[in-house]
Amino acid sequence: MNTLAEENYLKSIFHLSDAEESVSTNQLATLLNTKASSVTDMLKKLADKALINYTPYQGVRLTLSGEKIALNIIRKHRLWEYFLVEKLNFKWDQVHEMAEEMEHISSNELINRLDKFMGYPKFDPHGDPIPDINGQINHHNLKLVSAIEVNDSGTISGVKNHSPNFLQYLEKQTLTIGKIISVIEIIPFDQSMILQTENKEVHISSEVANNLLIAL
Amino acid sequence: MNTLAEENYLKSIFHLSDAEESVSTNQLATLLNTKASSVTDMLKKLADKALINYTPYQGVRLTLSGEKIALNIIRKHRLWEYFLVEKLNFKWDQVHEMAEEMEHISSNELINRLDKFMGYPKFDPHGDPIPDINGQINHHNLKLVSAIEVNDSGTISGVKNHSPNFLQYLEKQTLTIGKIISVIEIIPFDQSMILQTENKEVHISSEVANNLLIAL
DNA sequence: TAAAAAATTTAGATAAGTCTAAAAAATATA
DNA sequence: TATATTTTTTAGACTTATCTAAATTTTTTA
Repeated sequence: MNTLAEENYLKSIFHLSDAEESVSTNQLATLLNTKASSVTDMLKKLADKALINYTPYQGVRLTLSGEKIALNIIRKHRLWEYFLVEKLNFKWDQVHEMAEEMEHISSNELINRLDKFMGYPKFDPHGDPIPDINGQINHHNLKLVSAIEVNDSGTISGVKNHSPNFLQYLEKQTLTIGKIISVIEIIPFDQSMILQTENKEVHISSEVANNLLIAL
Repeated sequence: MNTLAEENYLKSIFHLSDAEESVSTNQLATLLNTKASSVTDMLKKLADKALINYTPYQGVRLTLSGEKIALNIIRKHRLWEYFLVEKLNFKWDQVHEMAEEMEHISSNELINRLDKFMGYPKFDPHGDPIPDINGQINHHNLKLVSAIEVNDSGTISGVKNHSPNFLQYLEKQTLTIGKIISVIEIIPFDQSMILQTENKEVHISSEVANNLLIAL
């Protein structure tokens, strides 16, 4: 088994990974709130365990087994978030920190039974897909609200920013997962947008539009 | 907040404490599967934090604040065990190790909501009382089966030994929590007992009788 | 393309929690 | 009650994960 610190590094590398680029030491240091030198130390350790491919000065990528572990941690995180919101009635802005602890509970049998208990949910309370028991992720095709046009409409299906502040703001504007919105007007000056949602109009800044995901 | 190691020491001190005697270094070392010297180090640390009263060579007792923390950890442990058995359908011999991890999830709001979600259970799957939000424990008055007489009867309400082996044995003999039994015969030679349970007779050794608790 | 800036790694240190071996204190025993 | 035994503590070391400061490599820029 891996230590808590190792698990957190693997998860962070996964989140920072994209198709082309490898993940840099500094990116990890920033995300993990630690120093670059600490990251270097841990990268050597993870490379020794064959969980990452690491070339000094060239950044890292997860190996297949590293990715499998990362996906399992993310699966646990998102299932626990779903549990906290759907069963214990927490709000979507309250669950992240708790799930950060719960994702490290080791038993897979436990998480699979929890999954079954909740009816195999596909998305967590923020709209993020929950990897299944094999690490498969149900990617749905979402667009940033900032990238759609006047008169387009769709269903709010995710957020890019997970900060409690942002989530609380969305809640107040009733811009929550599942709500149907359409774009009434885009203000050219600042790219802010006026949206129709339920029976009212909401005016959102371009920063908000840039962090809100919609399914057309 | 306290570290995981500190929490485990507090919990162990609580479990080893009784009214008169203070808890010795060696008792703790045995229970925690560690060395006496490690225990001494930790006792100094806990004493510095005013969680225990510690006099070198004289053993330890929990202070009020140490006891409060220990009771909260035990509350979490037993509520999670209840959850695992009642909601996720684990058997009573499977849940201890998982709960050992889950008891360290820090949020009290979480555990209080879990308590409510499950309807404020009073006892865990092994019959142990669950401390309430204020650390109050509902002690019920149980007797060891080894301490009762022929023709006495009562309800199985707890176990002194929590090992999976013992729990699985009890399960196989249908000697589980809530079952009504009565003593048919006590064999003088080895103090083994013949019990009536449901519609069959079960012959148990004195070791078993010594670890099974009954409410008369 | 050489110098400057930025990113990364190395070296050496620290804190938490553990260990072994030796010393000291408490308890048991003859 | 002196000695042997057991228990506990102390001293010094190790591991994990972190840090600061210095050195090295890569990237940018003039």
